[in-house]
Amino acid sequence: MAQLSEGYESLRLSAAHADMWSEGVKDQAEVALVALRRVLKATASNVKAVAQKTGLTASQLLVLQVLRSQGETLTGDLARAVDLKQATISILIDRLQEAGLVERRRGEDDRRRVWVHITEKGLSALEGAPDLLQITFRKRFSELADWEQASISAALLRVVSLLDAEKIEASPILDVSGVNDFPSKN
Amino acid sequence: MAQLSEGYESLRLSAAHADMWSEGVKDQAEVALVALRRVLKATASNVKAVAQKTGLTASQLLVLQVLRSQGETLTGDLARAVDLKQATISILIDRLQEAGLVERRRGEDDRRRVWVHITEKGLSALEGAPDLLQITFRKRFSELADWEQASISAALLRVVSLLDAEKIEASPILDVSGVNDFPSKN
DNA sequence: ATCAAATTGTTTGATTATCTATATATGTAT
DNA sequence: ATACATATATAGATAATCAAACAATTTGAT
Repeated sequence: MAQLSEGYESLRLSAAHADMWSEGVKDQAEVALVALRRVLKATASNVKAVAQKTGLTASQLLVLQVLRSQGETLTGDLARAVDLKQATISILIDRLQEAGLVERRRGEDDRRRVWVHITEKGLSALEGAPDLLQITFRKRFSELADWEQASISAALLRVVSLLDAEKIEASPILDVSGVNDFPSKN
Repeated sequence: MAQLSEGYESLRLSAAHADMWSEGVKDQAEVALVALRRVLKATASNVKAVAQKTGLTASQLLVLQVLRSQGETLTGDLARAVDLKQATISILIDRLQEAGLVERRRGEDDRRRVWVHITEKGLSALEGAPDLLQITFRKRFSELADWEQASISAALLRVVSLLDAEKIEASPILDVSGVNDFPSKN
């Protein structure tokens, strides 16, 4: 592999192999990306841990959390919310339903639709597994000075804009100008 | 009847997980967590997309990336790096090996150990799927003013410390006083 | 030296996730 | 009515994933 020392600016164009998660060159972007990597791993780990506590899978946990916060949701919207295919969600909901954690309800106006909502049992399952990562984050965050809280929030929002998924997904290498409302549609 | 499924990316996320990370009140922590959530989803989505481009699974892609950046690695360390069980890694490496993307090497000093390294073919596979998210991040990040780059890096590092997994695991579950994860359900 | 315990990794058996492609039912427009 | 679009479900296949059992090797205590 090519070694990047000084003058890597030009080489970076062939950044196809500039590993987002590698730790060789240490520019400012590198620092940010490495930190981001650690955040991702910590949170991914956390989802697994919380899921296991409840006896659910990670995907099931995410679905339940979405249902708890959004209330009744269409299966298609659920699929988009957790970034899975409809077929996958359908089966996933089957399992959750068998376990009594969610219920389906056929749409009345439009009978093709299927609404899904969380049950009391589902809520209990969630409450049985407090999310330590989130709790700790909130606690520690609240202990920070106001200016630092603001600074972190602003930075995270900035990162969101840098990663802006829609624009990136909408601009494949060839830069197709039309922007789809439904990138997940195949 | 209004359809919920337009522009879901931006509209939904703020409301969608306002709970996983919230109790309804929009404090600074809320802003940070919602932003964090969006970062997580964008990156998770990205891993899937890049993996699909290469014909690999997400886990396989992550393993290859680790091998590319770290060089030869023990299977156990690989498991820890991507947060999977050894049994899972073992099978995953089987598949990658069958595809000629990695190779195993028995340890010489300690013959229980098995080193894994990526092959030329493995490197090619990675390079065949440029990571648009990372590339875009780098590009946009580099366009920011120095002070802002530094600010973002610092904030991300701060978030890492807030999420510090080890310390969280060591913290007692019962010490959640003052933090209401679930707004008085009962 | 010997043997029990710890380590490192693989295999096995089972469950689930996940996808693509297809099917079914319903709605909408011509 | 016909044709197309939408929403979800099903089928078939591959792979992920885990826990538990297994195997090989090293370490350590006596």
